[in-house]
Amino acid sequence: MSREDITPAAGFGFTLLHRDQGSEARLGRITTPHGVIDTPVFMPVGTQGTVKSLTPERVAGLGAQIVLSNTYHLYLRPGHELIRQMGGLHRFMNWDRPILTDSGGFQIYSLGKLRKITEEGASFRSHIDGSRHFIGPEQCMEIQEALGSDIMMCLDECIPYPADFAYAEKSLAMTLRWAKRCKDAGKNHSQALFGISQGGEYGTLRKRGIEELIAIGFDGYALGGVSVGEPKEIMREVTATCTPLLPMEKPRYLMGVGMPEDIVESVYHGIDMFDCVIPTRNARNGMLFTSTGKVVIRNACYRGDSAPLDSACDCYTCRHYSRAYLRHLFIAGEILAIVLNTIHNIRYFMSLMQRIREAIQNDTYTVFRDEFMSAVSVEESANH
RNA sequence: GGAGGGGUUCCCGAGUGGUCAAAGGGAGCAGACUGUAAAUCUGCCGGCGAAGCCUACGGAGGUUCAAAUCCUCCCCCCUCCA
Repeated sequence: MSREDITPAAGFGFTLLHRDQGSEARLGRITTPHGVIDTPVFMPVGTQGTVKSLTPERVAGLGAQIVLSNTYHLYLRPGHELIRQMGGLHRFMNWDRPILTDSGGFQIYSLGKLRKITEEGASFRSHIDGSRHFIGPEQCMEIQEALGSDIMMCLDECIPYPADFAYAEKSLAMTLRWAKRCKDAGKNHSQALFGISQGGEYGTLRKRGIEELIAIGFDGYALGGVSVGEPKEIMREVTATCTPLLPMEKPRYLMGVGMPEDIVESVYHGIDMFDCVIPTRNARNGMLFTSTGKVVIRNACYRGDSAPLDSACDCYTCRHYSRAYLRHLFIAGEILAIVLNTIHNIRYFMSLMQRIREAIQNDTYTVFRDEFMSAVSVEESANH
């Protein structure tokens, strides 16, 4: 029996609740076996079955509705079979809300010299111990089914930027064959499966690819191959070109994005889902997002700053600690610095998404976006 | 009192005639980070806008074309002996 017969996945659904009157922005609700997700949504990244430095209770408390985890990493360690034996990833990591698992396509890309791609799939060496492995579309599905995520992603080849047309075209064709194989290999029909658009910066390839993905039929559609070092204009162009081609009634996911301004801009074009390591990684590296721009907490100007990190923020960190203390913790290399910084950055992103949803609901998204973007440009010019 | 070891740029510390404004750490300062090989990585780090010049290797002299490096005296620190 082909998977097509029972798409959409049982227990999975997307409801379009409202469309902003002045833009393509949309308010929606995704239903999964582990609960609902209000969109537009930002998914904190928990690569190895944990949003680094935070307990699941904390992540949920910050407003995260879903987290992303990773096929490649969990396959290598501790192994998907172990996680299956332990009752699946939700139980293993004690997270009862939805989980999206990335396919490992991005790791195939970012591992660089450690891997080799063929029509069959990706042969690679573990970044942990150098051992040899192979993941093709079928293995990718098997792993994600063992993990038991709510949303699985197709294995794809994420090409670098820049990439010439011929390569992008050839790679796209393979990614589409892989997408079909993923769909055919799927056995657990309570897990949703998303297709991933590739094709680099080439509009004709993107269009062709998306049409084929739709023909195969997925529960949602992702734009991949962005946030790989391309100029922002390219990313925005790809987003603007692709979103109108995607089915109105299915969730749209812009993978790996990103900076707050990129999110705001992409929602404008009709994107529903985002994920990015930026809030968590930058928190660990001392870069914090605030309502008045970025704060590099180690900078000397915060040495004696008794103000909260962001007076407009309601997070635990901002309610209890001064910038001076956060700077002290960070410079002293204290673990608490990472925890407090991560709490704040995640909360910043969650609040941003909340404001985005409210603006769409109120049909004021264009105003919201214009104000947000002009604040960003003011801040950027102040920094240069 | 005697014997030995040592004093290097903010700190630790390498350097024992030119390639030395002086290795390497640390501290300090700044930047980057976009489906996480990341609590990581990069740059700067004596002064003067650069070529170059000036100030620097405990202090003062000296040898030499050239001294952080060799010689003399002095000051200070550490270890051992009396």
